[in-house]
Amino acid sequence: MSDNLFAREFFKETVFSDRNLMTPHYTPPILPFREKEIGLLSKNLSLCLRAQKADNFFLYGKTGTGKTAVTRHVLAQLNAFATQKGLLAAGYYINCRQHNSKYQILSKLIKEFFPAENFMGYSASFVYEKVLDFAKKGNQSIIVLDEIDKVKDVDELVYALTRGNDELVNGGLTLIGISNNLTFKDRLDPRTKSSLCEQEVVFPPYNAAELKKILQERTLVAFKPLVVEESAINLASALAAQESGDARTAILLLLRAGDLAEKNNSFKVTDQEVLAAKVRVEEEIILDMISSLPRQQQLVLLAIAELSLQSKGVRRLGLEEETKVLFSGEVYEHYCWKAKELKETLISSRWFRQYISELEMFGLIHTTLSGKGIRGQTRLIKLGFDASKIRNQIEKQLQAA
DNA sequence: CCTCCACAGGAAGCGCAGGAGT
DNA sequence: ACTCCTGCGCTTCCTGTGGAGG
Repeated sequence: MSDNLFAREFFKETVFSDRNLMTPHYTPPILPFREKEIGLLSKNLSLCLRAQKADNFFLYGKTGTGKTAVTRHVLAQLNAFATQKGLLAAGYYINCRQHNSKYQILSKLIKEFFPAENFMGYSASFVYEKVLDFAKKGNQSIIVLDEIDKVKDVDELVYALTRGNDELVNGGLTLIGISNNLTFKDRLDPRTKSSLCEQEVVFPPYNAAELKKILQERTLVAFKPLVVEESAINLASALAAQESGDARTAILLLLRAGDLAEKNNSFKVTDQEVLAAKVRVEEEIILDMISSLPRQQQLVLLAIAELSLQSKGVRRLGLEEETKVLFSGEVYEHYCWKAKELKETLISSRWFRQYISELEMFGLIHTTLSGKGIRGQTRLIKLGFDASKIRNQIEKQLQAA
């Protein structure tokens, strides 16, 4: 065998028949337990195929409940059918995380509408007119705005698009907004709300039985036969169901479990791999979260981690294993000292408290108000995760900057 | 009982960066 | 290119809370 760098990896035995099918980019052809939602959407959108404007839809539900998958699926079917029959209807998918303003979304649209032309640097009103021009030719366009809560000027965007509709004699624009933020709707202007939410679909979380079915079907196509044990699927779906009912994390759990099985050369995915994968996935999320924190907040967390480690040194003599409880004031002092040492600017104690409560919201620390006992009214702070891991991660971050 | 301590967390305001309007 | 506006991170100031101590 050659000793090319990739030879070993290339010929290595794998547990997957197609690993790509376990990644979030993949939209499965069949979406179990979403027949009702698919039916609602397709029934409504079929109006577009008969050259009529359909109702605007607003879809919401937590991440990994199939909102995006369902919409993409319906859109793909509609586009295929329209092309085949030569109908002037098409769906366009836009992720608003990448295109997060009215102008950006409209320019993205005209690039899709007129792929041959180049529209660099045109004014907002020109772009808007161009969108209407396309509709005036009789086109029925379905515009999917995924993560619509990320758009800065949603009210203006929705207003522009729906009002444009009123001016059109033929052709039309149908909006489908997708959001996982449940409070988003309340932030909208009442007029925007009524025009965007002509129909609403709520995507409920999956329960354990549903997740199990989803995982079973996915492993059938993505894994080699007999690799994944039945009980491993049960465990993964139970874990994901109690966590969030999120299909994405359930699938990610199995993907990582598969990776681990390969790494350990066991080529079997059992409960053990799934449990190990859960720890790893959680760790990934936490370390990721830490690295996205602002610098000063990282310092605050570092101070907590260092203090917890110090106290552990003392307590190692005793039998106590759990992390020590820290006082808010004590942590602030250590933070100031640490920040001075690193020649960082200091934040006020008020903002420090703000950071503390944010860290708690992220689940990185736990705090309780000291009702009884020590120092009157203060917050008792406890680290949520392994102190040395957190410390290492932050120190790596600080050095990188 | 009152006062002090050590903090929690709300309200207002300040400086700044970046986008919109002209 | 210019000012104007707005949102954001943060400070300053303030009121509230509950145990400790005189």
